[in-house]
Amino acid sequence: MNYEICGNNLIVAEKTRSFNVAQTLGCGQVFRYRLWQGGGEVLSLFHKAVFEEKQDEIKIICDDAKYFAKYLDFDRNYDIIMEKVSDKASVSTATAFAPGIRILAQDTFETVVSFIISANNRIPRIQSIIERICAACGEKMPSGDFAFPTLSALTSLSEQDFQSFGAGYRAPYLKKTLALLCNIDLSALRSLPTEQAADVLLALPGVGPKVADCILLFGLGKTDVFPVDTWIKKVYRDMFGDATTKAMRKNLVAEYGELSGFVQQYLFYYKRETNK
DNA sequence: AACCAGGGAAGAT
DNA sequence: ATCTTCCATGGT
Repeated sequence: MNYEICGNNLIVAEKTRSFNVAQTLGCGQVFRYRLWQGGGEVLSLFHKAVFEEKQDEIKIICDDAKYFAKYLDFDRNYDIIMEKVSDKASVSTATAFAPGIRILAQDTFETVVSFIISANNRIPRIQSIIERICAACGEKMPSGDFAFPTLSALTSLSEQDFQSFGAGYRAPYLKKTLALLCNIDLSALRSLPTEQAADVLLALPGVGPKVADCILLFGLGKTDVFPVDTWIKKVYRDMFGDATTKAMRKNLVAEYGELSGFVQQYLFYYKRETNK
């Protein structure tokens, strides 16, 4: 898509159907964002971007323009992806409904912690738990927001701390996983095949198949995964009839291959928004 | 295999 | 208005 990096603090993006701020931030992949009429803002690790939607362009005011161009996946052609996956009516309906979704290149560590919290949970509650964690031990950014805490800052928290932030029975999972992460190089997972990276993630307490798929997709850029949650189950039943969660995941990845992650986001957002 | 854990929203009665 | 279900993982 057409965009221009103007110095370190500004990206000017052409208004086009394949990038929409509300759809990209609201499709369930990211928790630290806010939306408002004509724009929004997103925090990623220790970076921040503010989106302003103008007549025929979107201004992205941020602390690292190159980082956010990559974060927003601006160099990938989503029009081609939508064309390739829209063979079925259910998918073309979903891409037509929200063609402006892009998959954000999020920080791996942040997605591990965030998606453990997301397990069996609702989005507003996930957001408030993460917010309290950031306020407790995240560094204060120049913008006044709290950065996502570092691993060493988070290991200083106790299980009771996570409890008091509302993590519930996920508190011990967080505590144990953070201890394990001190001896794991998450960035090394990028160069591993998807299945091998998944095995490392599945060894972490609180990480099951669904959470692992989310980390692989949103935090490691692996697009050949299809996170199956309650919404995707509904869609799957409409499309193919009932099956076990495991079978759904396998069949969907077999169908969409490297484009699975994109299809998942289009279908998830469509089903959720139209069921409100 | 079936059920519970913490919590709050959404659905059912 | 109150009762039940749901959510994804791990432990019993």
